[in-house]
Amino acid sequence: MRVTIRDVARAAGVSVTTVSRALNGAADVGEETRQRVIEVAKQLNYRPSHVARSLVLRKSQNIGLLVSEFRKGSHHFLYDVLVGVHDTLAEHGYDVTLVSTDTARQQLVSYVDFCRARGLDGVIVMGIRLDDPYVEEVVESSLPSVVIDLPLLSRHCGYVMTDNVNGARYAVRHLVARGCKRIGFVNGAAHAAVSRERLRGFEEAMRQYVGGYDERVVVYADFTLEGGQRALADLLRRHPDVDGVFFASDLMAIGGLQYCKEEGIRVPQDLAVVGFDDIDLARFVSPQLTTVAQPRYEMGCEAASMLISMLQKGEMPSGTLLPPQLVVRETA
Amino acid sequence: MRVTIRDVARAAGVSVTTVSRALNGAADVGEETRQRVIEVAKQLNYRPSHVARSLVLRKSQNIGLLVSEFRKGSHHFLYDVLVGVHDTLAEHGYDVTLVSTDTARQQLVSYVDFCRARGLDGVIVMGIRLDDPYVEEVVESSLPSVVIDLPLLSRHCGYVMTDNVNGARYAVRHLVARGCKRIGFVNGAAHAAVSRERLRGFEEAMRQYVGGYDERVVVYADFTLEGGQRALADLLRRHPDVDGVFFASDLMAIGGLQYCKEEGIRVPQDLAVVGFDDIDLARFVSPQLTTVAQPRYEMGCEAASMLISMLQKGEMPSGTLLPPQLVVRETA
DNA sequence: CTGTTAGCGCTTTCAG
DNA sequence: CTGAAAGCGCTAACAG
Repeated sequence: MRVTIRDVARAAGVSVTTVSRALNGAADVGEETRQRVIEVAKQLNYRPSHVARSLVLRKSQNIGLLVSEFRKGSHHFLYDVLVGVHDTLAEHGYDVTLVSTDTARQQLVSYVDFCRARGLDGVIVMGIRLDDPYVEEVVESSLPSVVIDLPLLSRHCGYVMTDNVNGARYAVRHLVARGCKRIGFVNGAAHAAVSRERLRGFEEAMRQYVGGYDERVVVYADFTLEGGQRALADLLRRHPDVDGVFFASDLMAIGGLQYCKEEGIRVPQDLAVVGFDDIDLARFVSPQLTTVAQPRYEMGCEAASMLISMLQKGEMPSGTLLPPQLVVRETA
Repeated sequence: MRVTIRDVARAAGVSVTTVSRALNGAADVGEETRQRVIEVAKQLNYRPSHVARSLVLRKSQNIGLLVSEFRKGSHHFLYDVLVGVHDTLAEHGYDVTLVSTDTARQQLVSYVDFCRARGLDGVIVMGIRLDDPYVEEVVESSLPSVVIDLPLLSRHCGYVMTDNVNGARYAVRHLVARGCKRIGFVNGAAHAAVSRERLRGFEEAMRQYVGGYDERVVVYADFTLEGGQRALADLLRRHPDVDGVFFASDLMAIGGLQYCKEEGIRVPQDLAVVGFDDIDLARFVSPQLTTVAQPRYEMGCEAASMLISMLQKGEMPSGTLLPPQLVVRETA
């Protein structure tokens, strides 16, 4: 920071207070003075120091983006959300600082302390699991936060998720409409909140559209391709009559597709497949994957908007569900 | 920030100066005093304010990650780099602030001013183009910076790239070894620095391995799938004898593959295809794409390391080339 | 309408 | 070895 507010004050022949007021649009400044100050500031290419301002105002206009599982190759879901968060926050004059839970953990500090030390005004949390010790902290802390994909609601903590229940319903309904008689479900990790909701949607839809829910056709995997592959093998071994499967993630569904290819199972003729997420890959695998799309970018935007409302208007946090959308391609 | 250095000082019965020294490992503090201070600080759960420290030290331990083209769906290259940058920086105690060129542009401020206002210690730039007006600023500014995928070198600006020349050479050599007689090249956007280098590699390799370079088999597209599709159609129309094609990006190569499928061209029998990047998709398209892999994560790490060396040891910036690697799959 | 005065929380001379 | 004092750049009472 070369040129400071004092330089401007000196050059304009006024006090620093006046410069501050003029530049920040305070009402009590003479119009001619204001113009002069603005002119001089521009001339000098003056940029107020965010750091100094943060110190005195006690807010930094800086939001933390806390990511667990922030690692190579995990972009399928994270990236678009991140862009949405960034875009919305930037639009409102906030900066975004990347924070990974690993970093905080390594330094053995609580995530709240970590954010407080940096003077972050709020946090958006993504990729965190139900059983993560940070969950409790996030909920109880008074640091304004919005969580993505985990229904945590408290005085200072809101959340944004896809409507997973309905997403799962759409999948089942579509499978039924296609004529599937016996529908299986490959769910994701049990400790993920989204898995519970997708299971609920699956169960409800089965009761409604098929007239009954049989938990034996539900099997669990870990959201990965290999997991999906194994899970499907397992499911079909135990229930060879299954003619339609709903996977709780596209990656798992693609794993399932690979299994089908190896085993000579024709998709969708022998087995109809529906995924969840609509990642890029979905359009490129063959046959193309029918799936339930999540509005990833919009989730990021929504999370950011909510946090901004909390920060600026003191609004209460809330739980927001965004609508998923069935994208019909070739596998079902 | 609730508890400040004064609280610690008071509780420990010493001055703030002493607390500061004790906590920062200064030599001239009595050992017992230091222990007491540390103990009290822990008791009070004291966290020094980064903001206050930044103000007085005139450095923020915060690095900007300047991204142009920071938008939905552009993750194929960016994400892993970003993770690499974050990991390395975090490891060395730096925070990462996301900055998109759009944001700066909207506010009509130069990128340097933008970073200075935020007190950023340095910047890592990615996704910027040769003809971007910011390029000049980056090179001339005294703000330490490292650019990814653009060879900009100056007193305060270094760069990290894949060795694109050799990457292209590997592709051509492989195509030749497979028996291709007439090799075409679908290059990326001309304003991208990487395109120039890949072209050079292509040219050199053709002269070396084939004994001649014919610029008529070089066609340009824009790195996108659709672009690659059109470019290949164009290339084959004009040169039906082409039996091997090197694409400057996987996305374009995949577009080319789609064109082949539509036209009934068998890959690799009728036409061998090699891409560049090794994005996730490469393994999933059918036939699987043979490609030149870029070490994306490592590029991010390397860029971060270079910046840290500049910042901490005052080292001169440099140009670093990272080795690409040919990944042979099914298309060539 | 404008300037003076006090800090925000921290580090750092400079004296003891 | 320790503390008092000054100040990083900015804003906000409080007086004029």
